[in-house]
Amino acid sequence: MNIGQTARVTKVPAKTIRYYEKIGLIPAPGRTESGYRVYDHRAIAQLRFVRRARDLGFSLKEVGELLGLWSDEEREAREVRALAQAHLSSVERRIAEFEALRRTLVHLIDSCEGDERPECPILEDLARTGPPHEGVRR
Amino acid sequence: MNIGQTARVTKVPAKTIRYYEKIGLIPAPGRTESGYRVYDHRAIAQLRFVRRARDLGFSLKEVGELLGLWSDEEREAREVRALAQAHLSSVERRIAEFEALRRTLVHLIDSCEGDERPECPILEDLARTGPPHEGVRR
DNA sequence: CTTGACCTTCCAGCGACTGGAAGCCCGAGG
DNA sequence: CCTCGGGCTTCCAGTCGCTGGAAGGTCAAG
Repeated sequence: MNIGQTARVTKVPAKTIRYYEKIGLIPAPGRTESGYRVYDHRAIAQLRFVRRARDLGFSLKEVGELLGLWSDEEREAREVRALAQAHLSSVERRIAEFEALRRTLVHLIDSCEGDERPECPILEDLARTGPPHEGVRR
Repeated sequence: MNIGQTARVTKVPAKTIRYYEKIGLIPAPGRTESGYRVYDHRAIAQLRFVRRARDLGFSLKEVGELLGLWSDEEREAREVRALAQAHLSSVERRIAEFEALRRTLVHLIDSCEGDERPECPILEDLARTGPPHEGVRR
């Protein structure tokens, strides 16, 4: 499997595969005479694993940890669960923040109904000096 | 008002204020003899506006557009609302994605109850070759 | 006069890619 | 055999929104 085919089957872009290799997330694969990367079943499974974990929102650092646990003979369910649990908490926090943000936006939009008014409550609200209703801090 | 005081009242870090100036989001302020930046009421109101819009999750590009509308004499409520509406849609899309992700994570964690099992369903699921349940694509 | 907090500039790096340039390689068609 | 298009290689730069740090100038209090 060269990198293009691998990219197709794993749905990880070739550029990204090379990037993962460069940062040491995945091991460097074998090469052909002419220098092409060659991926085996194990490498492909690993890339699929990475792709899926990324889809679930794990950071590359977390993916690295998961990969370690995954390939570790003595892997501990506890550790994996702890990682997933921590991730779930942060996802739930983000959902709550987005919900608050959504409410604020809906409120703003509702208060700006008339199309032709020269003053828009959204801008006025944005310009307020007081504390914001609710928002997302990144 | 020098940059430090301005940072305190607007809650935008001094570093970030300089950055906003550098990328042209806000106009360059006046300077003292010795080169210190000096911010007036208008500049402070603008920074508060930016801060609030950022809190609401608008990108710097969007904030720039909003700032333009805000300072525009002929500002149109319609445009502002359209921007907010577009932003709301993307927020709602993200909420839906996160909800799906949350369900998947909860499911994975639930299926990994026993503490001492050597095989963790989370890792097995991550390694699956089939299509992912649901996920966040960024 | 010294201290220490503040200000200035510039450069570098984060995460997670992504785009592009320059150049080699491979298989198919003429 | 030659050419052509696509795929592969490397490396560098840019994205977004900051943030940290170094090196140095300024200001007000003690």
